[in-house]
Amino acid sequence: MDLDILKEKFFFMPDATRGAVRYLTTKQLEETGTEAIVTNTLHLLIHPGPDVIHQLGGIKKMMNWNGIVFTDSGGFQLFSLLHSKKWRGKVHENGATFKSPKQGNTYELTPEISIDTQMRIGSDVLVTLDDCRDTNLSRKEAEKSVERTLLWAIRCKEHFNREYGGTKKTGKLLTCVVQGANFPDLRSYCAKELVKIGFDGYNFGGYVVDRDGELVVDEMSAVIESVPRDTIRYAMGVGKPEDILMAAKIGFNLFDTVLVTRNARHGTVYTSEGVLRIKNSGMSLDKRPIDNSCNCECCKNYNRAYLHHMLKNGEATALTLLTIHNLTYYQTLIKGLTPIRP
RNA sequence: GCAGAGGUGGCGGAGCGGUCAAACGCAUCGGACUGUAAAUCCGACUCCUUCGGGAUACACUGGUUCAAAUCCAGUCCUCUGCA
Repeated sequence: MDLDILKEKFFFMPDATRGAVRYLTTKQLEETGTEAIVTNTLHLLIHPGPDVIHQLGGIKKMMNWNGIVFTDSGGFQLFSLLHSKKWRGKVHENGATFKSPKQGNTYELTPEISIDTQMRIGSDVLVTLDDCRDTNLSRKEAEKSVERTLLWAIRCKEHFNREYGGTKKTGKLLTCVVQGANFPDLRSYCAKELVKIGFDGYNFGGYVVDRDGELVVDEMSAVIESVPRDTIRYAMGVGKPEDILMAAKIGFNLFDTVLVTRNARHGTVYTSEGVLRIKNSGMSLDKRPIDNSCNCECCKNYNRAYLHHMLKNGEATALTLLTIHNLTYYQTLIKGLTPIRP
């Protein structure tokens, strides 16, 4: 598999957190023009677990997916689930210890375990475990998060090389995450230190929008200015269509966000004329397709009124069709971007 | 016909003298969602408002009381037993 295209082209990766893009079959996923997906290390570590995935031949075989698979390291989940106290556990110098809320068993996620898990999942592109924190972080806390992220990145890389023989032997790529909260100089410092260690890609981590929902352009620019151009530059969690356009302009080439699929499920769809809310009463007799200029299965066969009716009445088919549409919209948007690199 | 139970906002259903424009569901109408605990969550939902309030409201009509969705009487309806 030629993974180097990930350093050249623009990609939008839908999130298949637990090894499935919600409400889509793999065939439907392919038909949206999707070439790469992101799965999640922490979710898959707990269910079904790395050993089961390994015994089943890896996530690609399980999904019957021939495209590219990214594995997110689990750093973001440690932040969003543990810091917010939704799960019980804590982050420490060595990684994190936490309990799964369902069975209550204790899990460890260290940089090494994250890499091992990603390997067992059968990922193409791995991500180093990072210490993701809140956006409005004090300078001191942000510095700590950067130091820890750097330390973990080194451990991940060493483990990947020592245990598996690195990219040379596995053919897999290893990317890292740049932290530094709201401080562009810290972002820049973190990126430069990571470049010294050397990775195939530099991912923008943390929160990508501020409290007003505005893309953190300065921080993103600081990172791009500090990393080589012939690498993966993945803006994690970006974003709204306009945010992707902006991030691409800044220099990022890889994107993912849950907005595409979640908004579809919640009835917010993207069109060439702006956002449309399918649940709104105005849709009840609207015989037009969601987007006239879209060729997806949803737009070719069904009108807004029918989708409105299904969504209002809990028919899961609507969730599938709207997800197909939104994802197709994103993939079309991405394919329309022109490479800015010389 | 006799006996019993009851009539509350679009619907179901709390409340049983003041803190009730009325809990809680559902429906309806908006909005949010950015490395997914999310087919979720938040708000509005009698009318008017210069957002401080104001005016009508708990089948209907009277009455008791400083005060009634809540107590009393009558009227009209509904349901359940027995004939």
